[in-house]
Amino acid sequence: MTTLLDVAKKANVSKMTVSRVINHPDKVTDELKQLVYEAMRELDYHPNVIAKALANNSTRIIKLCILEDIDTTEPYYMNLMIGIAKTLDLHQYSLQLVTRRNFDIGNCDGYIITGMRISDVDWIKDLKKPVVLFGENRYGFDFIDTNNKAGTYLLSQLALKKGYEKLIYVGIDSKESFEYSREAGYLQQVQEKRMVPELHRFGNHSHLSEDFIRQNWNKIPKNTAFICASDRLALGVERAIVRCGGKVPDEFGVTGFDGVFLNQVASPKITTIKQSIIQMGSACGETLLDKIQSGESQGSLVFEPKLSLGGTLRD
Amino acid sequence: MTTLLDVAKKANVSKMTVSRVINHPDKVTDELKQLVYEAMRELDYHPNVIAKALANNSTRIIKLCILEDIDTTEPYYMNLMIGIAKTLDLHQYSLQLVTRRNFDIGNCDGYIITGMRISDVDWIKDLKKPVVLFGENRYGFDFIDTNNKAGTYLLSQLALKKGYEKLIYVGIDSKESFEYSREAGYLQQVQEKRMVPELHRFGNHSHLSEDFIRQNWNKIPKNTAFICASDRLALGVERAIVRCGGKVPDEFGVTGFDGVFLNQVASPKITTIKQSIIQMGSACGETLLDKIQSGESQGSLVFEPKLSLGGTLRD
DNA sequence: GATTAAATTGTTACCGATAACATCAAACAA
DNA sequence: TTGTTTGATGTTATCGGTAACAATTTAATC
Repeated sequence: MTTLLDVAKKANVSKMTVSRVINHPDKVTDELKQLVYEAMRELDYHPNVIAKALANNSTRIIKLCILEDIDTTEPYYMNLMIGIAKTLDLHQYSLQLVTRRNFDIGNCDGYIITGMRISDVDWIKDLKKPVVLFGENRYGFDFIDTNNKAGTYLLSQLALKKGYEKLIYVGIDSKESFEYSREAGYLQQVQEKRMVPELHRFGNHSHLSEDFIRQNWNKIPKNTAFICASDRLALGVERAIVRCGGKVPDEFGVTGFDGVFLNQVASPKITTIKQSIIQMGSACGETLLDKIQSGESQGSLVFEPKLSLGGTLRD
Repeated sequence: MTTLLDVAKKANVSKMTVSRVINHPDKVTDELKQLVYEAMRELDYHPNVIAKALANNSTRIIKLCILEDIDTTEPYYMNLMIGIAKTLDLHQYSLQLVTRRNFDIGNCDGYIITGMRISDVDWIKDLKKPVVLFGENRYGFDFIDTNNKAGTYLLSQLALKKGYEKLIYVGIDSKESFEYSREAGYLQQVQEKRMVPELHRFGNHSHLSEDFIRQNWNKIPKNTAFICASDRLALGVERAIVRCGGKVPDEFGVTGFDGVFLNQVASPKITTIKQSIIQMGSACGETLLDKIQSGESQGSLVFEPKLSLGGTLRD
C-alpha cells in the first residue's frame, strides 16, 4: 500500500503538502498540485481511511435508531437498512442498529432516526452529532420522506377523475406529522372541489377499518371512494365492502398508501402510493454524510410520490 | 472518551500493560490484571476500534464477492447481505460488495465469495487474506452451506414414505458441487431402497423442466414423485403435470429445493427444503471474523436441512 | 551464593494521516 | 532600504493503540 509519504517523496514535497492537496487544494500552488496529482496517479494512491479517521478522531460509525417496534414481517426496515447500508458502505462507514434501550452505548459520527415521537424531540435536539430523520417532522430536523400531502392529493384527484362522487378519508389515529400531511392532501383536494370532507381515524390495523365500514355500511352511499392513510387500512376497507356485498371498483373505490409488502400479495392490488424505501434510505445516508463532512445542515429531501395503479379504482 | 492512557494512570501501570490485559491476558499477573479490570470498569473504558485497526494495519473491510449474475427479483442475495452485514456491523467491520470487474480495487481484511466456478479456484487460492465461501466446494476452502445431500435424501425418503413408487430426479445442468451433492442424496435414498435411479438435467428455468415433462408425459407412470434440484424446476414440473391433466399430489408428487421466494407465492406451495439465508450469512461473517482473528482455518459449517411441507406431496 | 534462565513490566518507535505552529520567501508600505 | 504583512511550505506533536525491544524482577540451576 502506498502512503502519503511515498507520494510526498515521489513529488519531492512534504507529507503535509500532499495532505493539503487532498483536503485544502486551494492552499497549494498549482505547480506543486500538478506534481502531487501525478505522483498519486503513478503510485495509484488511495488514502487510508482508518488513519484519517484516527487523526480526525471520528468513528466511521453511523447509528440507525429505530424508535418504534419493528414488525419483522414487513420488509420496510430491511429495505431502509439496505438503502442506508449501501451508501454507508460505499464511503466505508459502518451502520450500527440501536433502539431506545442501547441508544447511548458507544460513540458515533452521526444518527439516522426513524419513528420519532413528540416526546423524543428534546433529547434529539441535545445530540452532539449530526442527525437526519427518516420521516417528516415539524421541529426543524433535516429529514427524508415521501411528499405525503402530494400523495393523498394525487389519489383523491384520481378518484374524482374516475367519477367517484364522495371521498371519505380513513386515517391513522396518531399525532405524527406524516398523518397530518396525508390528511392535508385529501382536504386540499376536497376543498378545491368544494366538497364536504369526512374523516375517520383508527389504529393502523386492517380489522379496525373493516369493522368500521361494516358497522356503518347502510350510511355509505354508492360511488364513494375511500382515501386511506395506509395500505393496511385500505385492505380492511376493501374487505368490508366485499363482505357487505359492495363491488370494488365499480361501486366503491379504495386507495392506500405505502405499497411495501401488502400490495404484493393483495388481490386485487390496491391503488396506492409507491415508496422506494431503499432509495430513500440511500438518500438518508448521503444527506447525513454530507452533513458530517460539511458541518452544515443539508436541508430536507422530499421524494415525489409515485402512483401505483391497482384494481381498486375504476379504470 | 477514556483511553488506554486514562486506564493506565488510574491503575498505576503503563499503557502497554493495559493493552496486554486486553489482548494477551496470560502475560500479566493476576494482581495487575485485577487493578486494570477495575480501572476499566470504573472509567467505562471501550477500546477505540479505529486506533486498533491503524496499529494492526487492518482495514476493517470485508469484501463480498458475488461471482454470478444477481437476479434482483430474488431476495436471495439481499438476505445473504443482510445476514453478513448484521454480523460485521456488530464487530464494526464494513461490507464491500464487489463483482468480477471491480474485484481488486482497494484493500480488505478478508473475503466472502459466492458463486465460485472451477475456473475461479486458482485466483482464490492466491488471495492473501482469509476467505470463506458461501456454497459448498471440494477444493478445501472453508465454506458455509446447507447439507445439500441430506436435503434431497430427506425429500426422497419422504416421497417414498408417502407411497410414491417411482422417483425421478430433475436436476440442474451444472458442474457445481451443490448439484453433485443433491444428486448424491437422491441416489443414496434410491439405492438403499434398491430402486432404479432416473436423472435428467436442465438449466435452472421452470419452462425447461415444464417442456420436458410435457414432451415425455406418456412415458411417466402414475404414482411418480419428482425430486427437483430447485423450486424453480419443481414449479415447472408441477405446472406441466397439471396442464397434462395429472393430479398433484394424488397421482404425482413434486419436491423442490431452496424455498426462498417462489415458495411464498406459488400455489400450492411446494414441499421443499427451507434455507435460512440470513442465518447462513451471519455464520459466514462469524466464521470469517474468527479466521481473521485467529489466523487459522475455521473449518466449514453445514446447516442441517429443514423440511418445508407444502401441498405437492400427499399428506 | 553466583550465574543463568524465565517471567513480568516498561520504553520506544510506529501505523498513516491531520492540526497547529514554525519557517521562509516574495510583496508591499513607510 | 528596512520592517511588516501575506502566502506557501515544512516540522512537530498528536490521534489511540500495538509490536519489538530493553529493563527489571523472580525463579532455577549448579
